[in-house]
Amino acid sequence: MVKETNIQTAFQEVMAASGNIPPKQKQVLAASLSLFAEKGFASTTTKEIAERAGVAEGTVYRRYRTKDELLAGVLAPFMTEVLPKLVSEFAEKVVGQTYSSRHDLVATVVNDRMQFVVENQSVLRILVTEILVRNDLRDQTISRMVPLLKQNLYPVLDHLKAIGELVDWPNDRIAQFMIGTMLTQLVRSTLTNEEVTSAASLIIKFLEKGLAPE
Amino acid sequence: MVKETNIQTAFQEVMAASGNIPPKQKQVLAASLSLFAEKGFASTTTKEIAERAGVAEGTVYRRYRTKDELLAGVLAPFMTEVLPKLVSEFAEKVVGQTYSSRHDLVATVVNDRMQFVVENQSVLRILVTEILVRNDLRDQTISRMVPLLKQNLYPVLDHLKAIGELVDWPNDRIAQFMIGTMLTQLVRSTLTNEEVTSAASLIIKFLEKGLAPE
DNA sequence: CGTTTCAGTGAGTGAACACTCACCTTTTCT
DNA sequence: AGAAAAGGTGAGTGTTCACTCACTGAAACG
Repeated sequence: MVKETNIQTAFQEVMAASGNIPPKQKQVLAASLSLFAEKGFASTTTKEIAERAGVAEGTVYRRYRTKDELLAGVLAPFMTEVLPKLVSEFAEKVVGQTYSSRHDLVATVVNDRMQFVVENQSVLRILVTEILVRNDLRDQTISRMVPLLKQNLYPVLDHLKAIGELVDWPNDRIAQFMIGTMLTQLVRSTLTNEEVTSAASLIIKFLEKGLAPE
Repeated sequence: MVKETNIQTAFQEVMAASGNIPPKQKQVLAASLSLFAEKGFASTTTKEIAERAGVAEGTVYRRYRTKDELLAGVLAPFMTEVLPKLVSEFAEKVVGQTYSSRHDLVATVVNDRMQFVVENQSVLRILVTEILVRNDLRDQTISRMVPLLKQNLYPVLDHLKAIGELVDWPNDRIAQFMIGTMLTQLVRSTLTNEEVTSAASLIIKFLEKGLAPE
């Protein structure tokens, strides 16, 4: 199994990059992350965050001066570190291979990136929930994601199309079907507490058939 | 185009069934619906609801005694009227036909039920957002949906499997792929303001290929 | 017409919230 | 060691929130 870029390691990297972050501040970020994921941003109080982090309420406000900044602080490492690596690591992995068949593409995406989805469930849940409700966050996420996909995923898709391994649909649709099918599994396992990985093989088959040339 | 069961007509039916509901109460429900969809339940205030409905704040509390009851009042017609009809109408439509090919199944589901998704976007958005955050609503929705699917959709799937028109996977997976692919389109059009219907034909092709027998 | 019933009103209320600040403790620097 | 800086504290503050209630106006009934 490959070393994965997840939110925990990303937090540490970001923390290291921006000087030493004291342990209580990390506890605040971790507590915010878990509470936002459980109850949503709006219905989490700063008092609850302080309690779960085991600090005083004033400590919550030392680094981030508002609750909104705290949300940004929770999402920032994910947006700046995790998301770009998510896409670029994948591209390297697929492009670097000598093969390049549709099956390899799909299997790599599903096995590898679903692992990522599982490891980052909490942040993804916050992101999805807040995107539905906050226009600024929605636009910001889109403007980060789209170029990443265009640079990293689309060339791979074009290559596979050229050698007749992939159906000739617009790249954004193909990406939509792949991402959507995986996110569906995230939603399902959130609802039913099912193991995500148990569904991987069927998801691979489904995508492989659905994206075969006509 | 078939007569669709959407949230507006459902509201009216529910209102008619439970006696005459005064116009200002309808305005309160409508204002709540739109505000919850826009900003989420937790960050909508009762003052805002009153303003958009053009009533005094006290009026908001005449029929529903708490804000939570108001949310339930908004979702109830959808859960009790719209959702059951969504599934059963579809089953009648497919089962009632003489054909029964995979293409007909998929085309019917996508064209017909996506129309439903579009018409009920607001409620669906509230439902999705709140399900991620409220365990009670999540369990309630699941316990309503699962039997509906089992009774209406699964027999159709079994039939198609028997005549070799559908891949032999568990019914819940097939349902997951169908529903998931359509909801993905809802999410996408929410993010990009794209017309939902413009994607229908590709979605049909994708599902038809992905769900073909191996 | 008097009485009852009900929808609607909006100023008011206690609780809970995000946020502050004067003070204390620990670490860092010389 | 002493001073300065930074981290941490929790009672306190002003505001906003969900919710209430005494009241008004209008319709329904005999």
